[in-house]
Amino acid sequence: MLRVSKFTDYAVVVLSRLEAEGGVQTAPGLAAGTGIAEPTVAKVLKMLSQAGIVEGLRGARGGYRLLRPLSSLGLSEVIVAIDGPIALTACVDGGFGLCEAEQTCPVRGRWDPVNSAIRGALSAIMVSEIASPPVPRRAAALQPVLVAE
Amino acid sequence: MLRVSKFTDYAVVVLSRLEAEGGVQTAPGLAAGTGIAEPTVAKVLKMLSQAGIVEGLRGARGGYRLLRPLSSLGLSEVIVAIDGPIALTACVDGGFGLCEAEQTCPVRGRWDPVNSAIRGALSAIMVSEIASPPVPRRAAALQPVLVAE
DNA sequence: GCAATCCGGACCCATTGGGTCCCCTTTGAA
DNA sequence: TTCAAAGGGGACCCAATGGGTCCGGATTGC
Repeated sequence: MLRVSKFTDYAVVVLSRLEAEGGVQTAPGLAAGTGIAEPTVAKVLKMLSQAGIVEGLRGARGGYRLLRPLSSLGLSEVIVAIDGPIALTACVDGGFGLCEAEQTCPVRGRWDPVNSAIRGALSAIMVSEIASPPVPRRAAALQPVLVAE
Repeated sequence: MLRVSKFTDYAVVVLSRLEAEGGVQTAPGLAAGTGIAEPTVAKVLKMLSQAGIVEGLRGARGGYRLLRPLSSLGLSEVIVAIDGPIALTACVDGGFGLCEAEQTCPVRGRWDPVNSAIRGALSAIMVSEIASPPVPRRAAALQPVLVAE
């Protein structure tokens, strides 16, 4: 279905909120502000901090802080941070030995141009283009995620 | 993970085989030729025929026939035929009432540019660019499917 | 009339995404 | 010095659904 995990969507919502509020925000605070369950928000923030998109500040008065403005943050970076590498097929970028039918598989490695195309399309889109506009409101649970035509 | 279902991959393999052989091919024949389980091949062909990509001929001496050369068949058509509409998020293209938090969801409908971008990228790629090159060999079972960076 | 073949649906199972909970570590403030 | 607030990391469970199989019915050439 060419779907993106809900977490990616959550990440955009959380990042949007983070930028709208500015400064350091706590996970519970962001959860309350977005309507997303707190443990889920914490999970998303953890992944984003590991990817270097936000910074986690520990201890009392801690929280999370944006490291880059959303206008310079490519959507593909968020997707990679949350969902892992963008790869439409398993046999991608030299995945030798993974396909048990290497010899006979006629499409082996041929999805690369597709992956490149999608990568390019996603890299060109900044998170700020998707995140909530000037008027930051409260967010809530979202549904699944796909790419449709 | 931004993955595409295995069926889409199978479809490309089957279509490739169909064009390589030319004329009318039976589902069992294509299954044998590709190494994919016969019921699975039948399922894929059924979906492709519903989408108008191939034509099913019933009765004895029946089989499936390509309606268009792969060089003019966009990859997005195959994906739509197999996996359904390309939509990264549930709240897409006016999915009113689906999101229980319409009022408060800050990213509602904002994934549209992303969907458009991906649609465009996929439409520009023809199946013939992915399908096996001049040298058609036997195909076999494939693994999952993703889009990576 | 028989056999080959597509058509359509129902059905089942394994994978995994989505979500929750718990405990440890860190650190500012009283 | 102590305590509480907050992040860090992992284990765990449940449900959705993709992947695959099987069956009976309809159609058509021999």
